[in-house]
Amino acid sequence: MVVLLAFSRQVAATMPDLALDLRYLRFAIAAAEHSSFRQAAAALDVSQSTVSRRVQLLEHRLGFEMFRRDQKGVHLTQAGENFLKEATLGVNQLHRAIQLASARHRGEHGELNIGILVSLASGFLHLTLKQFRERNPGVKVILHEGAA
Amino acid sequence: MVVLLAFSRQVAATMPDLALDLRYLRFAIAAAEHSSFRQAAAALDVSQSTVSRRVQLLEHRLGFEMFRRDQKGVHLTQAGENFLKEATLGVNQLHRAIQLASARHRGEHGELNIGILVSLASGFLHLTLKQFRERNPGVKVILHEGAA
DNA sequence: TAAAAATACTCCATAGGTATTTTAT
DNA sequence: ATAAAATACCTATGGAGTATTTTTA
Repeated sequence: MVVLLAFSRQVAATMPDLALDLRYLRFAIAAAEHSSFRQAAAALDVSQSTVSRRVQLLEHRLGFEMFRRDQKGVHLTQAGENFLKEATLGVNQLHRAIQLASARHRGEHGELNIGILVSLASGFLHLTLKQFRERNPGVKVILHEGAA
Repeated sequence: MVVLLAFSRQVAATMPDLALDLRYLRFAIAAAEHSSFRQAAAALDVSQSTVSRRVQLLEHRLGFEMFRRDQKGVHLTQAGENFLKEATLGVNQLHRAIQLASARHRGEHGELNIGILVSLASGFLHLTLKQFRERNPGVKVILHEGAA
């Protein structure tokens, strides 16, 4: 068994084109936030049909209904909420990886974010991890600190 | 600031088609593991040119070189290694979200995995999180336990 | 009947394979 | 000369937009 501990920040604006490939998840997340395909589409600056079809495709591939539709808009099913919560972690982690890599390459800050993460890891959490490892020798712990 | 703690397991075989959209990252990961585009391509059952072009595209979008090429194959640059380590976390998290959602829907196990996660969360880590929240009131902690 | 989602149709961009070329030793 | 990556070319699949239809309260 592997336990991953990942520290993440809410990431902001400019994202490389690479991120576009995660659109279907972004669409679903936006739809959940807006409780509406139309409003999500407007917010994302795509057409309503695009959001509708992408979410349908996602549902089809996952094998269950993520949203309930009615004339007022949409809302998440329980299964949809469960899934989106987890998927969002992955999406955010990926975006952060991209953002950090770009920032590092440009030689820009990055130190600011990383500094915060490192201070967390080397403070309280560092101790708990040490203890955790000692008390759980059968568990491999991978701490991802966001700094080299 | 938001701190996310995610528990994850190494996921196995059957992945829905959805996962294909993360191919470029899988290609890069495989290339790093095999130190070769050719071998990675063989392992992934795609052509060599596909891996080569996808990695090039990824590098172009990220704005830096992930791999050094030579006549023996490829190897990660430091920047590439930094990025892939983080990106892999995100990819695994996403795959796990998909796998869990599918498993739950099919009513299959899922309880086994989840049971392990919950026992971790309600045991030692539960205490550390409680303490962490108390000592870091300005930090919002989202614990994702993998169970409803 | 009104507001929202779903669908039909079309166009274009991108992905992938095969075959070939380039590169470095 | 050899082993690997890069490229050129072609085809096919999938994505997005506009316009229209369906649904249900």
